[in-house]
Amino acid sequence: MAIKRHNPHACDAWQLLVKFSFTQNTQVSPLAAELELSPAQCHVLRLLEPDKPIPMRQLADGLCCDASNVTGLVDRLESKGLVRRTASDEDRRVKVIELTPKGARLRAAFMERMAAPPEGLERLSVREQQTLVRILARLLE
Amino acid sequence: MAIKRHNPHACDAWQLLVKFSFTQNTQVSPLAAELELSPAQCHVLRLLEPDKPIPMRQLADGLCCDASNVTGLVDRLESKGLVRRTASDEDRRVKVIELTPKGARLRAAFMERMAAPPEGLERLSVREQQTLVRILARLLE
DNA sequence: TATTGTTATACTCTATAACTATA
DNA sequence: TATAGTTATAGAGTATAACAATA
Repeated sequence: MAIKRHNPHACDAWQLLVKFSFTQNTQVSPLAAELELSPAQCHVLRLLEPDKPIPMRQLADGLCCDASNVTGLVDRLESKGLVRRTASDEDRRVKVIELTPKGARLRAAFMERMAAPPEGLERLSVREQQTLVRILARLLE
Repeated sequence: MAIKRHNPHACDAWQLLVKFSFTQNTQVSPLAAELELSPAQCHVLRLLEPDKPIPMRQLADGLCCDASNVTGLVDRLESKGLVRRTASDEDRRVKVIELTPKGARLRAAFMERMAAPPEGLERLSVREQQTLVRILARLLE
């Protein structure tokens, strides 16, 4: 792979990030179960920032899945009282989805639990933490 | 959150990593479809390093799922000719799973595609890349 | 004509519970 | 008794195709 030959450190860093994301992803399931949600439902809640209603089409894009899935996904979240469907005024084909107060609370609980930093992070010096933030921000922008 | 007050940079870094892992995870689905696999099947292949057979129980642990799922998952991968079941000699309750040559090729294709570094990585200086590798390695060890 | 959301369908994933074989 | 793997079951996730309403 040409890129690897020319840029070994970039590839090392990327592989570590990818490995991390795989591991991190397996943590979603048990946490979701604890909150009585499915992993897919957690991903929907994650995409729904409080007070920012978005069309169902945009949810499908964010989940990288077919639009037909979103119907059932939103159905189940709505029956749990976590989200609301509203017809759009501008385009009457569109339905926008927003969190209910209950949904917003559950979303906050999920995000906080996912964002709980691991032990390892404490071992880094403040300077290293700052460096990491700066580099990641540029990398993921 | 006490940890956030005392350690804002650590939390910033962690939140960026978590956000990255969510985004990265959505990339698995389309890639899996391209390889004619399900996301779950890709995760099994990922856990099966070439020439390192592992018990089904260990697969369940790695996937953070119930052991009963692994039966069907391995069934389907086996019928595709990607993995092999073998009875263990030491403990006759155990079945160890290993990649077939075809499975190893598909695993390599998946891992290589997932590990393809993004544009942003090229924008970092070599020094920054090295720093990132060093910090991530300590963080994820 | 193209797009948004829905429905029907078929298949996969998943946890639970009950089971067999082995330790 | 405890553990590894299987089976049956029920519910959820998923893509495909066809559809109605709207743009």
